Amino acid sequence: MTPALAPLQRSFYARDSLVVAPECIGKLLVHDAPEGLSAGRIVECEAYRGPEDQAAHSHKGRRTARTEVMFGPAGHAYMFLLYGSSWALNFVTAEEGVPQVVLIRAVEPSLGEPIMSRRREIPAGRREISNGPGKLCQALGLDRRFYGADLTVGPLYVAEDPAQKAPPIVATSARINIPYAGAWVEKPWRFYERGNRYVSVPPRN
DNA sequence: GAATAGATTGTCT
DNA sequence: GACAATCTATTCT
Repeated sequence: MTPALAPLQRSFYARDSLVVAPECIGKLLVHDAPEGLSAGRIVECEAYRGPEDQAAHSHKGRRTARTEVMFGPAGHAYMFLLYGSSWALNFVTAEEGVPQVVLIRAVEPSLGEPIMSRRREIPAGRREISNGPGKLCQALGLDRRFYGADLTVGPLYVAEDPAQKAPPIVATSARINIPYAGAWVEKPWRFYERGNRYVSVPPRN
């Protein structure tokens, strides 16, 4: 049976990324693709805060063809290519003109796991299916075609998880793989669900 | 499980 | 021409 899934509205995204990011944990990231519907619970994400944040592509208000969508209204997808072969998904947040985003780093397969397994070409049930920014994009079939996609109308969107019983336990840590970001490296702007095995880099306690 | 190295391509200088 | 918000295979323990 397919639960009712409704895209979150733009008001969810149109706030500071430090507010939006922790609230993303436990939500469903849904892709209603031609080959079938697939969705994952968001278990890890990071906030990037525009001009002041040296780790952000929009640092110092940098505005190019690639970063352009970050300057637009919230609730759109910012896709970018990493290291030649991996795509990463971000949600544009904050008000128009403020280039903030939330990077989705990991999801836990929820619906359509067989479809994800096929796209990744690895067996279902393994954490490698979606425990990283590039991996989850491949699992959900996301690439540059979704650059600038409107998350409030689909086919790519975020929804409340109808199966969720209790709020997830959200923990924070420093962000991953941004050694060039100076003082911003230490900011506890990564958010993840404590204990979830799909979190990409489990911190030691 | 942890550490290491090599791959690979769009974007910007 | 250099770099990058990573992934994968390989080689240890």
